[in-house]
Amino acid sequence: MTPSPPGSAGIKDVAAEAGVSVATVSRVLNGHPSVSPGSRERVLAAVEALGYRPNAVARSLRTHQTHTLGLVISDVLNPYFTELARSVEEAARALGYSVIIGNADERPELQDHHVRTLLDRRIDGLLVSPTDGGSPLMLDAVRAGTPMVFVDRWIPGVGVDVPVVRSDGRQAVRDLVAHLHGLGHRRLAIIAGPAATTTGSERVEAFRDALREHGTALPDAYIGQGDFQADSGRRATERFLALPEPPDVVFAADNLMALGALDAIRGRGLRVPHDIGLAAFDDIPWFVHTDPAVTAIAQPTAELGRAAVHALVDRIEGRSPRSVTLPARLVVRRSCGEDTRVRRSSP
Amino acid sequence: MTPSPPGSAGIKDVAAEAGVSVATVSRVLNGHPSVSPGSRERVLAAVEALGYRPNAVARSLRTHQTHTLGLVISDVLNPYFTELARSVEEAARALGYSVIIGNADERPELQDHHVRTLLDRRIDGLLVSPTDGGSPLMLDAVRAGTPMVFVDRWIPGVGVDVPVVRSDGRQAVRDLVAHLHGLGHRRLAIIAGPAATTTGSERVEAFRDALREHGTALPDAYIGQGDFQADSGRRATERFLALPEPPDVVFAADNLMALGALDAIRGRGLRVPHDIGLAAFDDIPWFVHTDPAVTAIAQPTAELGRAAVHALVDRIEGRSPRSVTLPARLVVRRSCGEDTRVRRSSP
DNA sequence: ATCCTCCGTGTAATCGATTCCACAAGGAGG
DNA sequence: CCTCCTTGTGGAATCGATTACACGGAGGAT
Repeated sequence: MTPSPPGSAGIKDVAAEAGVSVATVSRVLNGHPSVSPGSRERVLAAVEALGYRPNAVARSLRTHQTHTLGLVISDVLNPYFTELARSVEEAARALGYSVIIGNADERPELQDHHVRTLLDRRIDGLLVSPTDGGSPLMLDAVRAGTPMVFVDRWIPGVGVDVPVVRSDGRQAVRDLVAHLHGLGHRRLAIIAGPAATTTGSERVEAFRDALREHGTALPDAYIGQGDFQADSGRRATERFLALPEPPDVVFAADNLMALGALDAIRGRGLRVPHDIGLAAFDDIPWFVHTDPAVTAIAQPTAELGRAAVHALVDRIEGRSPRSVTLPARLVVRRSCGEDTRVRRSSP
Repeated sequence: MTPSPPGSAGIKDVAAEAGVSVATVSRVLNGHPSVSPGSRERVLAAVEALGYRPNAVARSLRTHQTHTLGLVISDVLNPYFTELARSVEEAARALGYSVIIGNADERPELQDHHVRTLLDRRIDGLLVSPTDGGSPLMLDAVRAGTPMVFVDRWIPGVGVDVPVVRSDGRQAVRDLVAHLHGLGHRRLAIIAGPAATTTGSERVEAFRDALREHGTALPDAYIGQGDFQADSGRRATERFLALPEPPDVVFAADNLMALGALDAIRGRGLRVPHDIGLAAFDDIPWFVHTDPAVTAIAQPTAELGRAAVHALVDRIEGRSPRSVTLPARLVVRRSCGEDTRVRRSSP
């Protein structure tokens, strides 16, 4: 016998079926102690018989909790964020939360749209990887006490109320520059992300600092302005290649811009790494199979997602989580030139 | 002057501030005709002053509408589904709906978990790309009248209540086989998806039929059983390569298994297409840059997402949408061997 | 001048749960 | 035997909106 129309029965129907009051049904469903074994059993039987499922909307209205987290990311099409989203959802599910993902497409107004929508839905907390320096809307939300955690990127000056979960690439960038120097490359260029994002500016800074340690400067002509999208990587690279003295190596601040750079290099009929080297921030499975395999800086993406969820849930449940910073690491492949001592370093 | 604590004011506060009743506030907010210009103005001013935002939870409880669509996909990490999700969200947003994505990871029990959660939240409709032949839960939901649309994959025998939005790859597969034959390849193998999924079995059928048209058979040894994940593609390919008579070309039924196949081929120290050819179902930007560029069958992914949303919203709003089938097309690159007449066919 | 429409508005019921409070029954202790 | 406490239960308020219904007043028709 199929339980009659599932989703249609309400708590009142269950109460009637079980011969108890709605209060008792609610107590059974929420595991309250003071319910007699007899009632509990009859309620459970009624629930089963009617195929009853509590209405989460009504429950949320009453309890002021949705058991839902909002995740606003800058670009779902970027495999890095996809992986982040996946680990966030996984960690959240383990803690009994659902996740609603908002894709900002690197557009501040779309980001605001999602934040507003999520706030309207009274999500319990918000995980954000901001596309910009901080919209008034988001700052208001923080001030109003919305539990929030920044992940990957953050907004400076928001204060301790918003922990930041991110990875630090300084050392990995330093390793990269040392690797490039070791291969004899001196003219190193970077395709930066938007200056309004922390990852956009930090990576350039780290790169510049690492170069300085090697006594090299980073000329303006070797800084391409990108927006974390493939197209911008393509354009920046074309500009580099048109220079009287093109760089030996191009370092893209994210994987999509590296894809664009590859496009541009290929379009020119040049070969990597013979004619020009390429490296990228953010490692993805495909980098192993590009022509040639791309040297990249890998973030502990899944761990970041997990840490972010734990921090956020801590905040929601009244604790005061601290920021988390995990190290990124260099993965050397062949796109910057063959290391003469070893064949390849990655499996 | 910042509007005081946003998110904290309720409709009653607005009513008090504007000197009207909550009914009038609600009418203004919902654009009802019978409100005097004076009241409307004062309500709007009060809303602005208090930074009032209606509580979507309460609204949903009353109206029985959440203006939310559920999207349950088989694997977010698969770029095909990511793009699908993106276009779904975009189309839904344009129609005033939000989307909650559930990632099933190709696991039926996880798929059920998400369907259940989404149903509990009383989403207005469900977009599903089933990982299996159909769970009782989903069938019950359909029977109970939940508006549902299948996208990409579907469950046979559910009936006209559930339109299917998908792409038909038969002709593209035929084109692929013709292309391979033209290049002199005769021993063609396929890495199939799970038989429980329609895309898993259809693609094998289409391949087999196309081979038959060329007078070739598809021996069992040349059918690898995969699960749409990279690892399974790797294993299936290793098995092919260990055969006394390995295939000339391996056709992977999705892009992740193609990635795995690439791994396996590379692990053996073989070269594509010289030693063995590779083709894939589903095209992704990275295929242009792999070594070599991968010949693939491209689906009109974004259009599929859009069509699916429109079909679902049609159902939600009481109309009776029909199923949609869009053609996929072959994109020839270099992974199956150089075409002697033209250099490359894709930009 | 009287009656009948509209029009704008407010009061109160409602959506489906949770939970405070009151209360009845039963056992323990005096 | 009477009180007090514990335990299980139900009635009713509540969350924050939407909306059916009633009602008072202005204006038009007769």
